[in-house]
Amino acid sequence: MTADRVSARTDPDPEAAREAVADGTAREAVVTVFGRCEVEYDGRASSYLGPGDRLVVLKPDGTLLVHTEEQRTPVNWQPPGSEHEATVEDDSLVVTGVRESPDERIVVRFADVHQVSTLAMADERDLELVGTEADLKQHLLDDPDRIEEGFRPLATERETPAGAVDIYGEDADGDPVVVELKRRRVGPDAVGQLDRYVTALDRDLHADATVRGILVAPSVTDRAAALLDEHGLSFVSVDPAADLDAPRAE
Amino acid sequence: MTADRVSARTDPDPEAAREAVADGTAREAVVTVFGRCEVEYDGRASSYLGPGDRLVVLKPDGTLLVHTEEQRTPVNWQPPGSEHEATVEDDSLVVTGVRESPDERIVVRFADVHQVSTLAMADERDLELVGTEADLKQHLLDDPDRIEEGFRPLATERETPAGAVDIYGEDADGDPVVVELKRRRVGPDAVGQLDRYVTALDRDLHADATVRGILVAPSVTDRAAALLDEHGLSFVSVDPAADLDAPRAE
DNA sequence: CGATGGATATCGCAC
DNA sequence: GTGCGATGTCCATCG
Repeated sequence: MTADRVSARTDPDPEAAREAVADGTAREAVVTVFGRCEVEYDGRASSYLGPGDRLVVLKPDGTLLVHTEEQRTPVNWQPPGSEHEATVEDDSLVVTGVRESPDERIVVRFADVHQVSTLAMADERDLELVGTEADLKQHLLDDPDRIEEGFRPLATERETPAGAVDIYGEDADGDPVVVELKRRRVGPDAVGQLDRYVTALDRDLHADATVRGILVAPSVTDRAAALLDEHGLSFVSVDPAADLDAPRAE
Repeated sequence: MTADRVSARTDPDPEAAREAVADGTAREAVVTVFGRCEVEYDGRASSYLGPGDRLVVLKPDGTLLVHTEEQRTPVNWQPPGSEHEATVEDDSLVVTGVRESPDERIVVRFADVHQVSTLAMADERDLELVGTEADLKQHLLDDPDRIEEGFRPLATERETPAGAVDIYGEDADGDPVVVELKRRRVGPDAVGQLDRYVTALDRDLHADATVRGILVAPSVTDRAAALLDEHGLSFVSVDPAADLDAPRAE
């Protein structure tokens, strides 16, 4: 039934492994190679990984992953857009991934191939993700009083010389307000971001009014709180989990 | 020879698949499951991924990856430290990954399992990576004139109320200098970082001398350059590739 | 193509 | 455990 979708070979000799990889690649399948290998990488940085057992995944979009038995992040990789090639050198399977811009190359040399599989995938479903900063923004626009009593949003992604502001609006007194949103606890970087926007907008609007800055996030670190104070910026706490559990705005 | 290291089953029924996954997990092997599945995730955010073919990887450290035929980043995942479980519900294989702190859960429900493999890995080799910011720092400490004629480094990771400074030293006039390093082209964020250090150190040393700030990187964006100017900070260009190609300092 | 900033970022280190 | 910053970050969006 699914035999044409999957092919698996255990302990292939190098030439058989090369053929399986080349076949799978040509058929736009995902190819996995499990075996003992060394990995060399050269590009934005350079690396060498000595011999060990790893799982190598080749995707038809040019992605190449080298996974060890630990970590979420691959120990070596090539991003989408690379060209894969499988050859036999010195009686060893060698898988190469090359891309340009930036110029990068990864070479995986197998001392032993324990398994090669080719997996023909059909997948057109997109991920539906909830709880991002964009979702938080929408909830706050639906109920601006959560930011501040009387706050009126006027624009999102408003452009300033320092970049785009998450939410731009006016407070109860009609003074301009810049709101920077974060979906999780923030450190000094977010304060710097907000301060850049406030400073830029202050200059843009010149002396019409003083621009206020509000950082909206679940919480802030001590250092961030000190920086907020130093720059005369405000902080408003929001619980993003509340929006996750109760997406309806009453 | 390596038959005990690899086990592969094609088109297993749900119970056989569950057993294979449970077996591999118990033996601390890496387990791959290829099949048509739905994925639900709930934790820091929430997501739903409709039916499609994906490659699921379970690592003995608790990592769980769900890969589609595209992208370097898994469409869904669980970081190391999760607990894996395989069950059969409604005649379907269900793989669950749960972790605490943060409280997160991923559920992969298979409509069809095309292949299950268990891969016993032996890997004690660490990655040797060259071309990081730490490498760049070492090269600059070996030849401080690359930063500025007469610059003398006094400390690395010097602590300030705003965080640790990459390189702290004195210029030819004996005035204090803060150096912030980046291994690639930088934007406004790095300028903010440098400015926080300079401001904090200026305050710390009070009126003894004016602290200078130097951003050392391959290049800067226009916005970053404007910010540097605005804050009276300097920029020095370095080519990290030069260090990569010629690690010997002349 | 570069610039900018988000991410379920992950990861390592210092406290 | 939290805080902080680097990452071969990756990635989408927008100009």
